[in-house]
Amino acid sequence: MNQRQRIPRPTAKRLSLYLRELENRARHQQGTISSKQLGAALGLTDAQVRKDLAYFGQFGHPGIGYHIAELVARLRKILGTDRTWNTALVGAGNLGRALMAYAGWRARGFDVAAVFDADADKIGTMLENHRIRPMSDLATLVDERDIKLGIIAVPGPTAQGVADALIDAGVLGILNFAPIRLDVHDKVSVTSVDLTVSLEQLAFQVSLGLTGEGEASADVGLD
Amino acid sequence: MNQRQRIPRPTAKRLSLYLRELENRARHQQGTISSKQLGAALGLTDAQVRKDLAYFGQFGHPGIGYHIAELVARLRKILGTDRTWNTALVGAGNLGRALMAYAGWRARGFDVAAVFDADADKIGTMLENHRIRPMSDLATLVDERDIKLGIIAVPGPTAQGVADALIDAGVLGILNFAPIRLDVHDKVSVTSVDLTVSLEQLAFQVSLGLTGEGEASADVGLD
DNA sequence: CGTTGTGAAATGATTCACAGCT
DNA sequence: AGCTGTGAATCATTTCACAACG
Repeated sequence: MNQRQRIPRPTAKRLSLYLRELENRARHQQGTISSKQLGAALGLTDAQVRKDLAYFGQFGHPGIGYHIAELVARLRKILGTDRTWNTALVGAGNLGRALMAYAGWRARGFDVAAVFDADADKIGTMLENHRIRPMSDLATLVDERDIKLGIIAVPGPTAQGVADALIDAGVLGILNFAPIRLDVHDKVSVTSVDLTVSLEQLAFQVSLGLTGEGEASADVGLD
Repeated sequence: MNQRQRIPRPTAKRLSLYLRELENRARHQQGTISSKQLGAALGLTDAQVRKDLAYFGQFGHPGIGYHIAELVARLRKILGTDRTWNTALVGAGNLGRALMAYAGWRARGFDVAAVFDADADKIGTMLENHRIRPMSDLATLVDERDIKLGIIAVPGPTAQGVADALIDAGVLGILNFAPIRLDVHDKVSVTSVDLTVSLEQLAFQVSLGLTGEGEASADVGLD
């Protein structure tokens, strides 16, 4: 089967996991991998891996498996990380600073192209190599620097306003760290990382003696 | 229906969202809420809300809805946040520091009771009100301070070792921020927050023009 | 023989729709 | 009338199992 088909949400999440595992193996120069091996590394069944990959075409080789370098390239293209995404970070507090320091950024196709904060005391000071800007500069910079994604690292009560401003400025997607559900029109994608939910999820599992893996993520999740 | 039944994973995630919304409304003194109102606030259907809550007993009132204060108390108990969970933070880098500064902690029933790092330069220095300890103190402190949860905020390559140490020391659950799948025996719960997955998820949605809400993370999930 | 891709079956989650309570 | 709790129906995802290929 080929192309335009609905991709199940769980499949979309696993694509990132496949890519990361494959990149690791590519570094240690392995040529091919079977769905069984890839699945085992990630705690998934071989059928699951094959079905996920098959949504995007047929690039396995019966009797052989998947060619790692080829699959990495395909997955990057599918995920959209074969190009660089310029992002705007809003919120230069503790979390914002931790995010700026995160090394994985550029390596994975993302670049923080501007940093904003509402706090007058922070405006003008530097965060890594960026001068912190006032929110009033948002629209101009999003335009000038071809910014496509916004990262919200502000307290809950101000997050919706920031989201509205980002969308007005023209971003296409938002990574939200504030513990609220963002209301956005459906041309814009939102992925949320909710620390509270993760913590309570863990407490719940432990209380329940529910043992075993929990899925979370920065699950990105929920909401 | 009552009690022991399997709780669907998505339901478990939504429990946290219900609790947060209800706590907000309790603050603004509302007495009762219907499944429709609660669902609308979170982007869910009324039936979904009712079904989720019904897994844990019948505490709604036909014709009236749910008594907010009562439901909050019930949810706290269900989630296990009606008590305080002592946690050990491992990793005092940027992320660890951001986590320490996170205000929601104590308010939601969690307390960082000790901080550890492998870096000799950091050991002995203070992070908020905690002296950073060497990993060799882990077992002793977990025992002494009744620590039940571990938070892993170290680079990927060292995370599995930290997880093993935490489990040896006796923690029951781990909140993992390292971008790897932790292998643990099934008496221990793991919830992962994976920034890479969240980012790529967003890029994927945007690329696809897939629009709409994404669920991420803290999805407890995926690990 | 090992391994893929994929229909068909099984399992899981959500939505519908309605009886019954207030 | 308004609203809950819940079986039944629908929809989504995973697992099975196997024909076809290298």
